[in-house]
Amino acid sequence: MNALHHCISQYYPISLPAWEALSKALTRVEVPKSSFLVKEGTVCNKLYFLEQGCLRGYYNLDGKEVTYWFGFEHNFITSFYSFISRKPGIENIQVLEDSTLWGISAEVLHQLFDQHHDLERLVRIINEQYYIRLEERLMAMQFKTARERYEQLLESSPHILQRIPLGQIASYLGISQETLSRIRSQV
Amino acid sequence: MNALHHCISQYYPISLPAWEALSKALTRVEVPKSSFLVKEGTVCNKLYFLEQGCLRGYYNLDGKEVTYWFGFEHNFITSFYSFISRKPGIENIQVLEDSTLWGISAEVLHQLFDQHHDLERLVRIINEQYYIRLEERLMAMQFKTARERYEQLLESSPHILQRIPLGQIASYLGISQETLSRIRSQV
DNA sequence: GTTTTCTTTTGACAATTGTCAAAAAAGGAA
DNA sequence: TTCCTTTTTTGACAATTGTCAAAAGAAAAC
Repeated sequence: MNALHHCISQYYPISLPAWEALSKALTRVEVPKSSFLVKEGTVCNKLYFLEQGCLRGYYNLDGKEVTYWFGFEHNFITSFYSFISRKPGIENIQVLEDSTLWGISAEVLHQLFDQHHDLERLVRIINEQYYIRLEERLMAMQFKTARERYEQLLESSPHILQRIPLGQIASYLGISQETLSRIRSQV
Repeated sequence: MNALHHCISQYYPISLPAWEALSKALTRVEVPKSSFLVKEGTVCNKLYFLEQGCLRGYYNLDGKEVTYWFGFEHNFITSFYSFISRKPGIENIQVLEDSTLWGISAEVLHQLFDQHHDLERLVRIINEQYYIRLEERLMAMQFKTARERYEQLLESSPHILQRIPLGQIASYLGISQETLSRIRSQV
């Protein structure tokens, strides 16, 4: 739980009462490798903080698994579309390494928002930071070659390459596994 | 201003005092075609609501203008990275048609957040909706062909094609103008 | 240690998309 | 209208990336 508190304070330092209310509302979740935190076609009702481990979000398109994010230690995790819209999503969240998370339901979170303005501010700020990251990823996808995207990933997240199979990384970069393999051998 | 109120209420109905405070804080901005609302290298200090007109966000990469969003009536407009981080951005916001906007500075908005919790909630919710849109766009960019992205754009925003030069649309879709021209001639 | 399974690499070829250059078309200004 | 500028289309060719199939390598199970 300390990791969460530390992570939060880097975004926005909430008041003690807000932190106490939040920490009471959190549930510890442990999930084994290869299991699923969220399955497509269901409503994802929870927001998670990943304390330890590694996950990925993917969906099925034309019979292929399409990975569009990875989550590592100290990331916030949810099936965003589903969590926000309260509708079933197409996303699967799969556990890539045995993981420990802290979860809170949408209902409880919204109750806390009513009681603690600063908690809602925190979430607003976190959302904004995640938006900026997404924006950067979109730009890379829109205007950089496969090789450039790979090199950018190497720089920003070298740890991904040690922990994730190549096929999933290729999918995340929007290229085929074969192309990524060839790019790697030419660097 | 009515358009803004109506737009807001579709996201989250704020209280009357919050609306009054917000509407007092807004400045009307009129900008002529071809002018710039934001220039790269500067801090974008304002969040805008576009009442009438049309804008685009782009940046320069290797001597080329790279368009990554268009704004139309009833969209919220800002150079997001710069507005959030308070740092100079690389983005230019250019006016494509004579436009009318309502603007508010980051400072004033944050003051209003302190005074009106529901205003901050509104912005949180709007951010979340814009996040979802961005997510959809990233997915399209990552896993669809140029033709599919074009057809998707045709469906979701046919008005873009009437109002925006082809070269800018091609850039937005992440393809060359020649390719888009060829795709169009084959549909 | 051996087998089985999963992951990565390689080859051959096809499809997609980009680049450069020029022509055609459309839109505005005088 | 006529001229000028901007936008769009077309052609030829090159570069990038994808697909399919098979081989090689690594990891996990027995």
